Amino acid sequence: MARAKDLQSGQRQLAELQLSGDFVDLHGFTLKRLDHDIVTVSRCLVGVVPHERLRKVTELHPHLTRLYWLMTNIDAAIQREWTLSLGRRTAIQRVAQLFCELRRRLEVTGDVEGNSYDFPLTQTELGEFVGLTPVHVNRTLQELRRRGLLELDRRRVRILDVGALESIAEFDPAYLYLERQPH
Amino acid sequence: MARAKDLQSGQRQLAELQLSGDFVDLHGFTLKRLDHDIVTVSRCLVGVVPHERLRKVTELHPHLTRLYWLMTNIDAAIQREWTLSLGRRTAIQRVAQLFCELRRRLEVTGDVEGNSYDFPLTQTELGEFVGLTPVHVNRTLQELRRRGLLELDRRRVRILDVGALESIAEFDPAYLYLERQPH
DNA sequence: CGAGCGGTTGAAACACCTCAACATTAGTGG
DNA sequence: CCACTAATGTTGAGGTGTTTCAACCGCTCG
Repeated sequence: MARAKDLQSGQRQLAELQLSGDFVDLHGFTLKRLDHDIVTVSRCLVGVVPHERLRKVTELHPHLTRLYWLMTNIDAAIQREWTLSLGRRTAIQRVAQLFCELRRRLEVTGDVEGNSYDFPLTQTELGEFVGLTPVHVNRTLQELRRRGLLELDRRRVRILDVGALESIAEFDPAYLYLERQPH
Repeated sequence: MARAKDLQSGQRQLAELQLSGDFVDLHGFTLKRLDHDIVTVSRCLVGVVPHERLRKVTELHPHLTRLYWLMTNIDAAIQREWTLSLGRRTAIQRVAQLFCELRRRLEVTGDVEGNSYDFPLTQTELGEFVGLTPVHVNRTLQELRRRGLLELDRRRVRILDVGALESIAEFDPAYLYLERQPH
């Protein structure tokens, strides 16, 4: 799933892909009303937690509360890295960054097999994420293929050269806080 | 103050200006280590709260904990709006958006006088924020002046036509959650 | 009074966009 | 299983917004 915001002009920006296992709408608990949409970009199975139960958690389990709070703050950190990407990285760096990030995050749940994982977005959706037109996404992917860095076909990516890909993205996984993920 | 992230290539992206009264580093409490820098862009007076005291708050005051949690989530919402800006808005829309946002946020603390407020950033810093070069920031500001929308001189802005400025930015203050700010 | 920083300007380059056509794949009904 | 259709991916040519580089101006501060 992904967070989405629209401009009146019809343009859409996707932000922060949510992977299986993620607690998607913890934000809504404190905010009550959401400032953005949550959209699916693949088939999803969703669990629902009533806010009342979360409120009880905050009353009874301070430690768990801090953990949930941490999770929303990690979400914010991921979002912040995307601010950097959109503000400063070139097209090819942004796409590279995305695939590097996903590899690390999917690894945690065992959804990566030999640097290959499912990637259900169309090129148009990928463009809405990295702030590019579908046409330019297409050309950027071709360039990554041409350089022998990755393959993307039938909704599945394979990263052929992780080191090189992370290098062109200037990828630094610190912002993912994987070392303190509840695992 | 502002949050800042660097690329190895030396490029810097500023994210989310922090105004007087904001609790700047609530993120650090749960994250322990920060993924970004906090920089000053004006003279600042900073209060320090030991994490241990915050931990006690979470043990003893669930309501206050939820309020602090809410504050970090509003930070995240503001950040998300900037993701939209950087991904989809043009140069002139981004700059307009920033000045509209600041007007609303500064209003809360009474720091706006007749649509005029202090704006301590240089054009270069403004560029690091909106993802533009100093040169283009300069030209964009000239365009806003030419259209009679705002004046910016000696570290002070005056918005001459709030409606028009909000309109070109496609500004929607919903993401600021002003109606539930602790005030 | 000089030095340095911030702001301004012009010209040329470049990354990405737009538009429009075509190719390929996936999905649907007969 | 095939035929048809719609969605997705690919390509080319030309346009545009923003960047780059380099120069110059005007404050402010020491």
